[in-house]
Formats: sequence, C-alpha cells, structure tokens
Amino acid sequence: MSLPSQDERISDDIGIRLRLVRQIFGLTQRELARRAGVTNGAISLIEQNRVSPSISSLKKILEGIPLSLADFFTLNFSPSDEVFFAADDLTEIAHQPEISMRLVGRRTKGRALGMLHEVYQPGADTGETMLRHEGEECGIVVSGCLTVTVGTQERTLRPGEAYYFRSDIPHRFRNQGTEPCVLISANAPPTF
Amino acid sequence: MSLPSQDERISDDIGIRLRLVRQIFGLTQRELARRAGVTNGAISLIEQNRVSPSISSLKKILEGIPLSLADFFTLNFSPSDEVFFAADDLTEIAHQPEISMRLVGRRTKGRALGMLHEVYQPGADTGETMLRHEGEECGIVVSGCLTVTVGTQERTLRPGEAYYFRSDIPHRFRNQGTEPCVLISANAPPTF
DNA sequence: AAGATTTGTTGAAAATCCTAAACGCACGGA
DNA sequence: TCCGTGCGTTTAGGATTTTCAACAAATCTT
Repeated sequence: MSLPSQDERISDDIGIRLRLVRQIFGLTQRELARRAGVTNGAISLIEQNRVSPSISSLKKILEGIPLSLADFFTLNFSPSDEVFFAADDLTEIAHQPEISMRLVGRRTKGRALGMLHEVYQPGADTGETMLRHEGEECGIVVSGCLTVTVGTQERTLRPGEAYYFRSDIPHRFRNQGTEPCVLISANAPPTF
Repeated sequence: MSLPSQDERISDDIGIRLRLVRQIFGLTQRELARRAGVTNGAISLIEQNRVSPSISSLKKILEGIPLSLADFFTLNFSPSDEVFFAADDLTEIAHQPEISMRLVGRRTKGRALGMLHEVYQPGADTGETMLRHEGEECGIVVSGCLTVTVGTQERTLRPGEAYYFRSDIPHRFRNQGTEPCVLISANAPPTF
C-alpha cells in the first residue's frame, strides 16, 4: 500500500506541468478543483507526483482551466516560451543592399511563424528567378508601392493593400516606384 | 498543435484512438502489451473505453509503439490553395466598435497563417479577461502606440516596435494614447 | 493579538484501474 | 476432425487513484 517511491511508472513531470499551468492562469488548487468538478486533494496529489491521474481526471481538470489535453502535452515551457519585445533591434537578414528585411523575434528553431519588416528601395527586385519555398506567406504594404508577381498573376500594391499565397508558387517582389516601399510580411512555417 | 474544437472530439475517445494507432503500426494487443510492459487485458479494456487509463499506463503503452503523449493527442492534416490580392476589401472580423481587425486572405480552413490589419482607437482595450488561444503570434506597430500585456510583462510599443509570444500566455492589447494605433499582426496557426 | 480565511497537504474509505488467468472464437496444419 | 496457435474479451481480486474531511501554515481583519 505504501507510496512507491516515485518510480518511473509515474509519468515524468505531469505534476510539475499541471502546477505550472495552474499558476500561470492564477488559479488555486481549490478554485481549479471547483471548476473542474474534482477535489482539491486530488490536484494536490497529482501536482506532487504522488499519483498518476487517469486520463478522465486529467481531462476534467484541464477543462477547468481550460486547456485541451493536446495543448497540455504540447505546451513547451522552455524554447519559444519567452515574450519578445523589440525596439530597433530586429535582426537584419537581407541579402541585397537595396532590400532590408528585419525579423521580428529571435531566430530560434521551432517557431510557428515568421514576421518581417521589409523596405524595398526604388528599383529593388528579388529577381527574375522567382522565389519558391515551402509554406504560405502574406503581407501588407505600409507605404510606397510594391509589384508582386505570383505565378502568372501580377499586381502593384499600394499602402493598405495585401497579398496571400502558397509559397511554392513562384513569386517575385519589385519596387517600380520612385519612393521606398515598406512592407510587413509573415510566413508559416518560417523561412528564416 | 491542433485546433481546440478538434481536440475535444478526439481526446474523448482515447480507446478508439489507441486502437487506431496500434493497428496503424500493425501491432496486436498482446504484442504491444509485451513491448510496453503491461497486460493485454488492460489494452483491451482501454480500447473499449471501459476504463480511462492513468497517464502512467498510457505513457507506458505509447512507449511500446513508440509514440509520445503529445503526438498521441495531436493528429492533424490540412492543405490550402489560391492566390489572394486585396485592395480595401479585407474582411472585418472585430467584435468591438473601437477596434478594427481586417483579415488578409480568405477565411478558409486549413490555412497555415493569419494576418490582420488592426486599428485600435484611443481607449480601445481587448479586456481585462486576457486573451488566450493556441499558437504563436507577432506584430509590428505602424503608427500610434499600443500597450501590450503578455503574462506578467507589459510594454508600450511605438511605431516600428514589435512583439512575438506564444498565444497560450494570457495577453491583452490596449491603446492608452490619444491617437489611433495601427498594428499589423500575424498568427499561426490562424485564429480566424 | 485573536479570529476568520485561504492556502496546500494528509489519512482512511470509496471508487476506479490494472493484472493474472481463463474464455470464446477464428484460422491452419496434420 | 482434432489439435495448436493467436486473436480480443472477460472476471475476480489486488493495486492505485479519488473523495471526504480534517490539518497546519500563511495572510487578512478586526
């Protein structure tokens, strides 16, 4: 009967995980227990890794937060867990002098999303050999004009106008105007 | 990661899911039981949804496949298509009068990415009950000022400044300034 | 400073899960 | 046909989890 000294049967860090999540959302064991329809004692034992909850219990508890089982197990507290705020230190990743592409957030692996602050000087051109890569991308022109070619379609976008397409369709960006063009774009999964 | 609505439906039937996975990997209950170090009876009961396994059991069983808990609860596929160019006809999706959120691209299912052109009038606030959803999001302030609260951190961003964070951390946007704030944001997977 | 609340932690009993062993069924070979 | 093998299912009982209720510590209130 005695409590088995936490052998590997008790899954990893379910308890720690639950406690962390619960605290992040500012709930007490009792409050969460009330919402979930379980007892606070159960939550206490689980968080201490003294027991390994049944799926049904864990699911009930997570519904009180609420959080799906999938999200609970997928939640990654270490990698891209940080909050990013940037002033002028967006990292430059452009390859051409007349094009500036500055990345929002750190260039870490495992991101779901990439966002760029781009500036195309007059005459800037990503080239006749059209770009092609995996994923999808979109953007909004903030100032200036940008000529976007996607597959057989071409269009010159003005401030406030936008695009969205699959990145495996050959594409090209050009500034045929006389003033610099500012574009904010995003892609998923991130290319950079 | 998967969409919450789908998660709920899926995680309801752990049993069906386990049986499906087991069969996909061409294992019998007994063979899986042997590899996992549990009894075939347990697997049978679980697959029939006669019991709700403990996390430790389910984890042991999945290790026999092998498959991680996170992977077990997440199974998703989705394609996408079409080229999108928009002028002023970005679709409005905001629910508050003092906040405008206009979506780039069509509101189709299976997109990899969502991009919004947002305008926060002075005083606009997404609310004290912080927002929280799956995925990651980022944005750049184009004009005006925006106060962004993420978890315990808060910061007021000015034009050119940006943020990036995991969307499951409670967050809130407010315009505490005197002029409208224009923000371009992106999220993956798309919330809208 | 004492009392009232709120917090997380326990112990024993009730509820639920897991194991061991047996059961029924289907298939194949001698 | 009879036997052996392999499949998923079932049952009884031991093992584990969950509840219920009480507990100590910390924080507020008065």
